[in-house]
Amino acid sequence: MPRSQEANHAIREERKAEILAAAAVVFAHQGYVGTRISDIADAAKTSKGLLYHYFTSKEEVFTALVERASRGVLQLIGRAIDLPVPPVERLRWLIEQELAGLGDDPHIFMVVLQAMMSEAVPASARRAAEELVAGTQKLMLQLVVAGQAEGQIVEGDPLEIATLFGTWLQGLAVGAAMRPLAASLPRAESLVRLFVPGGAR
Amino acid sequence: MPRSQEANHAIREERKAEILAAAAVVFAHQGYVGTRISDIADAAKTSKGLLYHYFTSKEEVFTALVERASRGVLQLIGRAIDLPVPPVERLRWLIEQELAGLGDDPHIFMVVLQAMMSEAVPASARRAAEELVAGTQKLMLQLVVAGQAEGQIVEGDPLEIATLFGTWLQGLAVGAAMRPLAASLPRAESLVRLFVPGGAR
Amino acid sequence: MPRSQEANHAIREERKAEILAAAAVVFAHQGYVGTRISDIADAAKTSKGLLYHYFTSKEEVFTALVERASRGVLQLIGRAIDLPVPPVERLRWLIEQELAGLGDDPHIFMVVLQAMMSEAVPASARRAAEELVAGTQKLMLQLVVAGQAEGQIVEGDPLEIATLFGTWLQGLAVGAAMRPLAASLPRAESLVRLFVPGGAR
Amino acid sequence: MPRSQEANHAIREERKAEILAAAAVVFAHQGYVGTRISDIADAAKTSKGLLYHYFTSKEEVFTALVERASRGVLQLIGRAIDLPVPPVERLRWLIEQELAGLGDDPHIFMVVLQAMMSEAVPASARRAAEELVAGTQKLMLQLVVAGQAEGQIVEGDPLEIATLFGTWLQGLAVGAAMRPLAASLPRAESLVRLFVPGGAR
DNA sequence: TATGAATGAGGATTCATTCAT
DNA sequence: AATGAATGAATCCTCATTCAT
Repeated sequence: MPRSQEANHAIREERKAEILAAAAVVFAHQGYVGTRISDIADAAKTSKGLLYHYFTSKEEVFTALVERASRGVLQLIGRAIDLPVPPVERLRWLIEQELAGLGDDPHIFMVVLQAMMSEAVPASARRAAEELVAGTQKLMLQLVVAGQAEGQIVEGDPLEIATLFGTWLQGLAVGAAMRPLAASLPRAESLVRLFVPGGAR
Repeated sequence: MPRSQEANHAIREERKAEILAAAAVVFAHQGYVGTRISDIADAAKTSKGLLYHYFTSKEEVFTALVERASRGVLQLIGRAIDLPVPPVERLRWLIEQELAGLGDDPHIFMVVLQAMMSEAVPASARRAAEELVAGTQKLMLQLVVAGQAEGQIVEGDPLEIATLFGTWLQGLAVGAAMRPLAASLPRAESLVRLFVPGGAR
Repeated sequence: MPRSQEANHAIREERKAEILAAAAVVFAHQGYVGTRISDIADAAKTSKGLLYHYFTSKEEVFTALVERASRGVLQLIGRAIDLPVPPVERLRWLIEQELAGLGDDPHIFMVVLQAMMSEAVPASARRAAEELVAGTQKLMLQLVVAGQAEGQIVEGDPLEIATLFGTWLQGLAVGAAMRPLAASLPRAESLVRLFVPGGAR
Repeated sequence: MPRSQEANHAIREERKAEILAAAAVVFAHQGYVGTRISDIADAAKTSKGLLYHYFTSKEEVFTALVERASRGVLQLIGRAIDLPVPPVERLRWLIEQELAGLGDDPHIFMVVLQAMMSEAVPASARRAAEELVAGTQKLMLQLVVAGQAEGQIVEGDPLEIATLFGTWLQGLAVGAAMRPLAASLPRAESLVRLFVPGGAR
């Protein structure tokens, strides 16, 4: 008797999730080109064959990770913007969420970073990463402008301030990739201070 | 005949430098694993065969780049420390130099970044990158402690502040990899402000 | 209970026949090596797993097809020889039957052709095909010799004439593979004429 | 000192020809899918790597063979048509040439046959084979019509007669693939007789 | 009987490196 | 010094076959 449809579906989804989780770790450490399919399969405790049962190629695995991350971050920023609290609180919440994400799963950040930085990744992944960058900038800009309007965020070119924030986050991701994580993550407060008037003293 | 020997040696070094410069660009864009020897040879307008007259392997080319960069940065920081000016001025000078370097040749930064971030690079390159990180931290620490002693640098754990600075630089390198550089490089002043008491206002 | 046993057996045979019919089409189009077990399963509207309940391997499926065809053709020629009519009428009947078979199911011919032509098929299938070739030649020879004895078939080396016939049939099978069949099948009469004295005018 | 341009070019062309010749034999015996790149490399006494130095893929090797053969046959028929002799002599010459070609190198015919018959070959090869079929038919038609006009070729639908000829040739190619060749090739005369009025007696 | 998840051996392709010229 | 032909180990991907359900 065959397995039921739902049982199969459940197995599929579970396996795909396992493979993606394992892939994120390996890609983060070894890069897209430097990662062998067998590395992923080993990390996910499956076989190469099964991996290809669920994904059509290494490209697809990588792209799936980047797209997932991209969607997640853009949603997060979207939610921050809609938060019914003062701008600076939205910023604080956003930073807290991002730092938490970085702490929970630093690998996915590294994967996105590669998609942004390297030409040796699937074109589809690059595209997803570019959308993320563009989207982030646009949403962050809104946040900064709103904050400045209420005098809660330092003055200056909003674009520059938004970029500043992005740069910092990228640096953090890199740092996180190199060190035992917990140790190097700053408190959200340290970052917030950089953006509120008179914050650093 | 010694003349010719020297001349030969000079030519040889010049050629190696050309190859390294070309390699930095390609490695920066495609990563260590994603770069073919033939890519480097093409970029340097030589043949694969000739490249192997100058370097024994792809590993050696990559490692040479990282070591050269590492030596350069450590020297720079060393010079900053020895500068006969107040601590904050040393910091400012250092930041200016680093930003200038980033602007002049962003590729070498990218290469170092990879050596720090990826496990899929030659062990010798990783070692060089780790020395750079450790050395930077140590020297920066001296600078911060001296600055704090004179009240010119914000209070707080010196290690944290030094790390903050490193993080920023890494983020900048990443940003530089993604964007036309000029646009995204901040003025040195913006960075300095973050470290001097009451800087951000 | 024997009833059920028989019923089961009948169902089984029916299912096997369905699978073989589907397999013939796919093998004909894509060749032995180029056909996946899953292609056959899809064409037969079953699952790979079930297919393996009926056949132990891809080899077995292919060989079964060739053996079945081989048996069929040899029987056909045998019946032609035993036909109580003049030799040329036996030849005509045989050609009509073969052309009809080619029209009804061109795929099995293609499969046999592959078994004869390619080394990349199971040895058992090659053997069956070779038996078919040898058997056909032997039986055709009898037919030709008998026809010549009665002056109803053109003179000349009987072996050459028998081979001529075989060659033609192979060419037809190839042609059938390439074109909408009906268009390219000649009338039996056209072939017969080639073998009776004064046939082509 | 590097090899001279011409020397390199000569080496290239020679190697390519060797590889193609070897590939024709292997493809003929094992089919496109059934042939491993290493089979070709072994037969050509080179390495897999070198093969990929000259051809980008297995597809390209196969297609090169089919295109070359296609061009050759179409030229041959073209020359037959332009021959300043009576139609039947042109036909005889053509048949002699084709049989000679089949005798000299039967493998290339088999390769073309596969390109025509199988769906499991590169699309580019199929296209070349289709052009060959269409071109042959067109040119043969001219020949037959001219021959009929002078009463030197049997009456009847010219298309049918042209097809008949093609079918025969295909059958011969198949036969040639299966047997020691010399033995099974008919004399040109035997084929010509089939097409001239009163030929078979 | 029926399904499709799971495995791994096999085959196409790439590329660092060597070497004859 | 200079070139690119030549090699083969390493890696992606496919698919026959097995097996739990």
